[in-house]
Amino acid sequence: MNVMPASYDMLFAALSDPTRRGIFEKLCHDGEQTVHALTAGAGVSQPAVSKHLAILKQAGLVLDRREGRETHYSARPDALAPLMDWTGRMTRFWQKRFDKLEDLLKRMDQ
Amino acid sequence: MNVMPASYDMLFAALSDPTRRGIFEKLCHDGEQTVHALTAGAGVSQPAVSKHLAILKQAGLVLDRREGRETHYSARPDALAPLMDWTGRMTRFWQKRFDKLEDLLKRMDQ
DNA sequence: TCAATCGATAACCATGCGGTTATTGGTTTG
DNA sequence: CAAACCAATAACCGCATGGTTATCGATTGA
Repeated sequence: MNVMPASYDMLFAALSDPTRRGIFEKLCHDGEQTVHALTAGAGVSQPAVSKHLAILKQAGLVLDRREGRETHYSARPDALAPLMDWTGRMTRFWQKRFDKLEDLLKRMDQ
Repeated sequence: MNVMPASYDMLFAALSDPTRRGIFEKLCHDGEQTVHALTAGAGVSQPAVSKHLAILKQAGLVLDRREGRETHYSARPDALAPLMDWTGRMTRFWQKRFDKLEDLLKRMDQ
């Protein structure tokens, strides 16, 4: 399957679960890993990890690569770009309104 | 109540719902508003909006100010800072590993 | 070939979540 | 004071979610 663009909903939701975020962090930090390796550090069962990985994949946050009987997963941190964009946009909106207010106060002061 | 620091879980979870994100976006864009005004654009009932606002407040994303019989809510976009930090950290981790790989390949090339 | 391993899926369960309507506590206003 | 209004809470409902164990298909190794 192709790399998915993923919606804000899916991105935020995928990262809102601590177990899932832990898996993604591990992948970012230590690079590609098998489901087995990820299960070791996850604190939940292997099927649970598989389900989490499926969700991360749907959100575009990880890639999978089949190799024999094992599946290797890797992080795709550029999938976080929309999240940074959105965050920046919100902050800018707010900043803009703040600037306007400052202007107004300055004009009133004169 | 004091301004809450809020965990990653709460931040991501609060923003994973489209209705809630819509409310927060409106507050960032248009500034302080009453529950009534927010309800108008939200597409859900007033109690639903109140519940969403409570969740945003718990995540530290909004502030409320009581004035007579109406409550005014406003965005607190600096609450997004941890989110940006986390995102940046993940990207840096990944970049670091990538750089190491590049180094290795360069050394092997000589 | 047979046993073991890997990872995904199925089936199930408890809990949480987003929505609703009804109600309540305060606050204005007529 | 009574009526209207605002926002929060209560009580409920359906469904999604995160977890489990059991199983299955595929692959590897003895």
